[in-house]
Amino acid sequence: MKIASFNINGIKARAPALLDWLKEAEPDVALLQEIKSTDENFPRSLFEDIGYNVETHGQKGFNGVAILSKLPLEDVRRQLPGDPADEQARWIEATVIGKKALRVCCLYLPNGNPAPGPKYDYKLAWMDRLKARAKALLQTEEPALMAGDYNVIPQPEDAANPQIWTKDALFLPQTRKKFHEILNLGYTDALRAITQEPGIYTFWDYQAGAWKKNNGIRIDHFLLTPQCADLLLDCQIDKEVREREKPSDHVPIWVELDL
DNA sequence: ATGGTCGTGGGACGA
Repeated sequence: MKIASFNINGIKARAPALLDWLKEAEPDVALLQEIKSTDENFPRSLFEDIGYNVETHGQKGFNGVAILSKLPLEDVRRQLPGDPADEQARWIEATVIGKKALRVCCLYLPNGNPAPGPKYDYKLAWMDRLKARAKALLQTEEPALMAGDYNVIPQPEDAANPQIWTKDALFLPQTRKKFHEILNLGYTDALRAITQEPGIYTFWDYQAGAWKKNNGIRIDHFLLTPQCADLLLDCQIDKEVREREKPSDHVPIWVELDL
């Protein structure tokens, strides 16, 4: 089973490129972030017409996440638990019904800039809630994964120029510490289970020729529970997507599981 | 050295 994660940066602008990529990459499940659309305005029939079940959790203008799945989805839950007052659409999870059930969580972790400030406080609080959900997910002892745009650069080798990120919310010590606390609960960073190679990125800013200069960062991640990590066959990034017409500033990352 | 690019929605803000 192939499961992909892709921050599409707006469904309206990205629908053609997303359809092209889905048709050639053929993921069984695609976890989307930054749909920037309400549930009503999401063009679900575009994806239903090519065989996907569609579950969205959107809001007007910003954020928004969605799950596309060729296999049936059950027990869909929206919103990360832990703060009923949080109105930002950044989390959706569901069970994919294949030969064996797989719980998939699709997340768009807050950017947190500028730091320090209220946006960074929100990011850290959100990461605390993520850690709590991650713990509960481990206790089910079922294969499960949490994937998406974490807005976290885990290590210096995950940035082309780590020095320019030292005061950025994506790379501050506190951010990295919380990310590693979640990993250390027992999760596997799927890409790092496949390769230790530096210089693998999932995001290049639109500005200042970042793509041309390969000034990228690795911020989109797949975290796997032990039962899911046991099924891991491969994890790759579809870098060539960034070169195309009207690209997102992120590229897809995917895992192949023995399921 | 400086400012630089997108997306949404139809202005200002988020990234």
